[in-house]
Amino acid sequence: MEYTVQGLAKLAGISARTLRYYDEIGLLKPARINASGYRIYGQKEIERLQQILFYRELGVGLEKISNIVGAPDFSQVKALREHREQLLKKRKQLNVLIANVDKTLAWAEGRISMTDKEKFEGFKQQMLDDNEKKYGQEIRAKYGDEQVNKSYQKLKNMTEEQFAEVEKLGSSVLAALKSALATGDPAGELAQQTADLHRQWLSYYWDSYTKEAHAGVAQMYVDDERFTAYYDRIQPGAAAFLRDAVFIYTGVNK
Amino acid sequence: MEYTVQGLAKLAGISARTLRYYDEIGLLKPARINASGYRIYGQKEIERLQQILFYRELGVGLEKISNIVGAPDFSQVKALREHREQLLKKRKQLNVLIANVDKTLAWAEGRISMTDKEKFEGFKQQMLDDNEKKYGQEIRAKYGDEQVNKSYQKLKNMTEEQFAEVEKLGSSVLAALKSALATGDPAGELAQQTADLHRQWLSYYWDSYTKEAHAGVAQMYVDDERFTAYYDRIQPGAAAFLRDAVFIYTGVNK
DNA sequence: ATACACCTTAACGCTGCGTCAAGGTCAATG
DNA sequence: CATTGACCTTGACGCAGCGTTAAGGTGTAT
Repeated sequence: MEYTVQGLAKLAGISARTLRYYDEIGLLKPARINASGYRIYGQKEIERLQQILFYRELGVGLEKISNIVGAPDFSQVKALREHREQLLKKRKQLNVLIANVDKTLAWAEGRISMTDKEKFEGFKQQMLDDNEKKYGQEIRAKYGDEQVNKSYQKLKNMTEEQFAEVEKLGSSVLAALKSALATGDPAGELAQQTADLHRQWLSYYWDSYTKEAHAGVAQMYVDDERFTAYYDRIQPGAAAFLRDAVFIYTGVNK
Repeated sequence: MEYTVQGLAKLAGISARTLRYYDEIGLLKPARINASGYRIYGQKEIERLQQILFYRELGVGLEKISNIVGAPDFSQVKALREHREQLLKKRKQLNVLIANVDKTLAWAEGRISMTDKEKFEGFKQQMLDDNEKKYGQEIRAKYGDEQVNKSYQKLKNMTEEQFAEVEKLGSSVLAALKSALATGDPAGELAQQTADLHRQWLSYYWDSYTKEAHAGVAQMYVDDERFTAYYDRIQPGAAAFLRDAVFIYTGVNK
């Protein structure tokens, strides 16, 4: 198929002026000029224009594009794979921006707090990849992705009052655990009260509470040394004691 | 928190020059100027800048932004909801672009064919909404979404040779059906051969063949008047006959 | 007191087109 | 066959949104 300027322009969703400009700067020359001086574009030009638009969409300057697609060793397939990768990156960034809007909305309605830094998340390009690579992996691998990640987010978004209340609840869990430990009975009333406090505390972090998840976290307190260390400060074996109490409390036994 | 130009610039991921320019054109004035003439930005300015960047990301001109966020009845929450919607639209467009890359890759490797128009899908903004609204609904509602839609896609992407072969298979189905109809026996050999040809024909459209899906389509030939009309051209009751034959062929009976 | 990282205003330059202006081409129409 | 209307051409100016350079003041740590 052959196209005049406006034909190709309409096809590609750009202006005729843009095509003339691309001709002028040598980025995209028509296949030929007809007897009346009209620009006529053919199949090759269509493919080249597609490449140009992909690069443009990704924010590459026209001169750089010219160098890239004009290079003698330019590979369309290779370029397309590159485009794919870059577009996926862009989509990721868009998702961050959307999350930002949601968060800002929640903040504007007073439901959560928000740092200045968070208010600009998603606007800056790049850099996030590195963070993702550096930290993302180990942290998520250990914690089990989704749930823990979400908890952390929710924690970051609390208002100060909420945060204070959580802190209070957290320390009362520790206090109750201390008393319960003295009895030595994870099924006893004190231990069960501790488990209940622990449930309340967790509910601040989670959207939905389930017995299974609660028991899962209790088990993690024993499996993950960071948590174990935290609870065992009170007394060695405290983490295991809390886990036993929660298992009994929830009725879940793994 | 208070920020100098560079402080805010780093926070927001923009340049100090940009902030000075925004001051110059009255888009974002600092909260105050200190004794040495430094620009100092406060909390309000941060929120305003966030709004500005959202609009900018969506391609709105600076002057228009100025009018919007400077309007006396400007509502942050309302704006955020708008942003959300626009960003979702943008993400949709990005998805189209990514699909385009994938398709172009398949095309470049000779696996499918591709029209010129398809090569520019996703570059043009807008308009797709209307198409979606106008056609999408009725068509999908009737046909059962996914499967039919996918089939259509696959059909569009075939090379010419493939297409020719499919056409040939399709007409041989009709021919076989005609002969089979003469026997009047959907369980007979001719009818079963027809069902087998029909299976082969379907396999060109589907990624994975299952007896159930095959039988489902056969039933649709009776239920949907467009298909019924198509087959009944041969002879009234042809669609029902084909369905019966396919039911026997697949061993599925609904 | 000097070095260094900030800040200021002022000015010019660049990209990627949009937007006239002034004119030729082409097919259908009265 | 002349006119109309939708195309095409080159040429030129204009504009947004900054980047960049220049020439200089500020703040504080050594």
